[in-house]
Amino acid sequence: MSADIQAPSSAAANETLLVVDGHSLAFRAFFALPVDNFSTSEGQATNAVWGFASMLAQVIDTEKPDRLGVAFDVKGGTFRNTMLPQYKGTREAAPEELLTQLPLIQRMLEALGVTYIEKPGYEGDDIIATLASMGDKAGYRTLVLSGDRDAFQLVNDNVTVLYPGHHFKDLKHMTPQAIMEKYKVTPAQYPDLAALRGETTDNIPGVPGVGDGFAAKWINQYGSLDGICEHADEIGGKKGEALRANIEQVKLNRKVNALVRDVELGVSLDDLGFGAVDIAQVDALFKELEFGSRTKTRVLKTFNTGSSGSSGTQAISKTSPASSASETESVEAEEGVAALQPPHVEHIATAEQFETWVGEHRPQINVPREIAEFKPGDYSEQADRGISCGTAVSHAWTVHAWGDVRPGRVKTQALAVAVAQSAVIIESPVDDALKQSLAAFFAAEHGKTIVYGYKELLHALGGIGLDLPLPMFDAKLAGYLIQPDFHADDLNQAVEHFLDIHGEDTQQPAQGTFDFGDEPAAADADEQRAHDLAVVQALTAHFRPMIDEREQYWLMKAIELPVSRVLHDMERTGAKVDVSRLTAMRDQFAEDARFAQEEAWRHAGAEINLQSPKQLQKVLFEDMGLKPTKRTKSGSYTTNAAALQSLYIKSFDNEQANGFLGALLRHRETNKLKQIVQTLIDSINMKDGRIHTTFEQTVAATGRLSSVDPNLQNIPNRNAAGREIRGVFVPGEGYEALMSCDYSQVELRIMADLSGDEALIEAFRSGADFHKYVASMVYKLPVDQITNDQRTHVKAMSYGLAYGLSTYGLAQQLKIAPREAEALKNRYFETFGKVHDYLESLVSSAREKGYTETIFGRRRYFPALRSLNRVARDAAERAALNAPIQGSAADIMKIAMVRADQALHEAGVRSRIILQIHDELVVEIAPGEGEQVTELVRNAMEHAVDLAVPLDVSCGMGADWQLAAH
DNA sequence: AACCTGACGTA
DNA sequence: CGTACGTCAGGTTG
Repeated sequence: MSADIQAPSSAAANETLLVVDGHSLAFRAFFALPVDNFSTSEGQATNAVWGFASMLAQVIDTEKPDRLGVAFDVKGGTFRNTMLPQYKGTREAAPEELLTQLPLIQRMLEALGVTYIEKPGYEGDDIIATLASMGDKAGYRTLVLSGDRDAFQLVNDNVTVLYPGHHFKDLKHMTPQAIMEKYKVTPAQYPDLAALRGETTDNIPGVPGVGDGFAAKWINQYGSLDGICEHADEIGGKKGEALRANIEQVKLNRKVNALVRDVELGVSLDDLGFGAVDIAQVDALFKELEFGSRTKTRVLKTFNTGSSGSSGTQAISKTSPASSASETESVEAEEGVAALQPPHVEHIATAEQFETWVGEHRPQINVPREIAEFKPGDYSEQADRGISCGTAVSHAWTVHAWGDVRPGRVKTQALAVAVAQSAVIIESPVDDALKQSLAAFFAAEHGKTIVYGYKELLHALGGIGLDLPLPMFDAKLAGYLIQPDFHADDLNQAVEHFLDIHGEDTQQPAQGTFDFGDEPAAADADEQRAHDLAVVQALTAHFRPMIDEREQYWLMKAIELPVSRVLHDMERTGAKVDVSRLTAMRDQFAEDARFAQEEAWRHAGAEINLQSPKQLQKVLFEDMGLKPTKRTKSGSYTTNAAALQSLYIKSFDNEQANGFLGALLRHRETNKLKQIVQTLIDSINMKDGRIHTTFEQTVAATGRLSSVDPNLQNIPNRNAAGREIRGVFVPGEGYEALMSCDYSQVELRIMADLSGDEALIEAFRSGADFHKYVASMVYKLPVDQITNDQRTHVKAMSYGLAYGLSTYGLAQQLKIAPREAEALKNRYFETFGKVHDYLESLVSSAREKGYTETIFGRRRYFPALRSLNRVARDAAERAALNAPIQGSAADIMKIAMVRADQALHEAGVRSRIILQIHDELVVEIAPGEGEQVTELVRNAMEHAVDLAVPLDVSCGMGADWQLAAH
């Protein structure tokens, strides 16, 4: 190795230079912290500013740099965009709420005496590269803080990239060794690897199917990207093919990801000292941002000491500055969050011990009566939807349980009750006296408990014969209301995501399963349980102000919690199936499928796997030479039913292909049905011959339920053969029929109500054939002159509205010309002008506020509405159009379920709800209750909510689900 | 073994 | 180039 000819320009031995990617850090901060907790009274978001300060302070405290520079991108394209127009298309889709914070971050840096640099035409990355090279040459130990992997090319013995992991705290020090270890290439080779792999976050495609592994393999084989290009022909297999097909893209990627290291910045490293804080400016800015004094003290502690380094100061702790929630408890709520404080736990086994503990720990402050004794049931406009549980949560009992909570196979392991810093754990089995004591306690303390997952808890408690009346707060439901498109699989994930606390190896078995095999040592188990309890408390403290601020407590207390209870009952009850009919169907479908398969094989001349799209593509488009129609998103030719159908029609002169396609289509259908039936058979509970699905209450982003294990919400219903499967769902022992009630056109009725469109409202009030009536209005013809086609077209248009259907899509569905579809749409909106305005307003208000809202205040956030990527933005617009409509329908059905369940209980009947399929309820009918129950359920559904139009419910009853259709 | 994709069932 | 889901089977990845 030759000596460096250029002598260091300044004596920088042992000094550290920290170069920060400002945008990357701001992004990170923005997405790490809930914007709702960090905004000023005027609505200016401050989460990114606060997070930026916190994170930067944290790095300064650990790394103690002597020089510091922050680089930013400048608005407007760079030379890279000219080469690659989609460059950073996804990344620049910064939400407005973040963009408005960038100037604030820069003002803060100025106030703190930190130099930041931006340069038109260049990216922050190039500035970083330049600064890093300068530091390297001058002999600094140079650190680059960036979440952009392109920075890895800068790494050498003097330059280390600090790359944030899942949690910002665990910054990875990317040294040459670390890069080598992770990617198996040198830092200098890294851009070659990145070019091959692509960068999804920057919207840069690489070679499909090639990841880090293969890219590294080739680089090591041929030395570099140039080497690979020269020998591209020698690389075999699918990946070789893919490489050759995309080689131009890769070369372009490589040009774009090369960082410029000699940007004329007009600053020298000597300008990058820091520590000259302008106190007055910091005061003014922090006051404006409504940051608390604690934040200011911590920030100043780090930055005031400046280049001299701070002696072991802590990073700013996670405290919310000026939470936008009411001031009564801003600190209290967050206190428990910074570090979990697991309660002290003791094991008890007798009623006496439990009662003693309760007596000693009964909270001093009582829960407001109207909350503790809240009873759902009033869903009228007059109901007080502004209720809140306030700070009462901190005085409530936490109830939690562990074990297998899958309906039909519940195995309860233990339960616990905690309050403040004390908890008791009770292992299963529970002694009778203690059980009674617990039952009395739960009954007496109804409405004063907090839980994580009421439905699951009911299963666990039910496993030992206990019940828990409606809790005050459910942290799992709260998390869902706060962020419905995030789904945590277990407590740990919830805590990591919402509280940004990463547990130190506090791994617990996945919820819902319970491993009898290797039970953890008792002490570990207790520690884990105490931790879980602390997590439930901390999440509750975290969510409660947010729920109150959004006025969503009523949603939780009056809708979600009662629905949890109904769902629990439905899951526990399950749906009875006729096993012999099921197996007979399976055998019949299997035979049909096998027959179709053999015929297909005969025509193909080979025993290919008909269930493999890949093999089908080869046979159809290569061997038989058929003309492919559409492509899949990954670029291969689709073999879906629509494509096969059109190929089938077009291939009448080709006997082989036609025969094959016909057989293939039949095989597809029958095999699918066989598979559905088999899945049902596999999920029958041996003990009661019933199927116990699990209804997921916190999965669907719009507020709908979903059904898993098995999914009973997608049992075929559209064609006769499939519909037969519904016939296997029958009443169980002691029941005589199944009844099904469903809403007609709920979503359209919601649109009529919310838009206030008189014409559409009139169409519903008329009580006539709705679609025909609408068609007569659209075409300005008497109802009796409307043709079937016209009705079908208008019906498709009506339904398409709520999905954001394009005229192109409409045309395709109706097999009409796009021009005709366009004309239909125009006529439709001429007739229903307010519907048009309403749909437009949905999207524009979502763009403004960042979220949509259902009738009952359920929110969904849509950051992608501000995306610069048209595809992403258009998709978000359609989703934002649909969310409040689908979501309001879901709210209405949930209310209907609670009302129906209540009505059935109050009437003292044995009939019970067993299934919900979005707009349909299935009820198992006890002998002689048919008529009465039908009216109860119909009434509950029809009057779930008062709209400007009536809610129409149609009901049917029969000896099985199919026969209950109407 | 864990993940992804294509296909397809429902509202 | 229509929203929201869950499941299976095949195929690839580590």
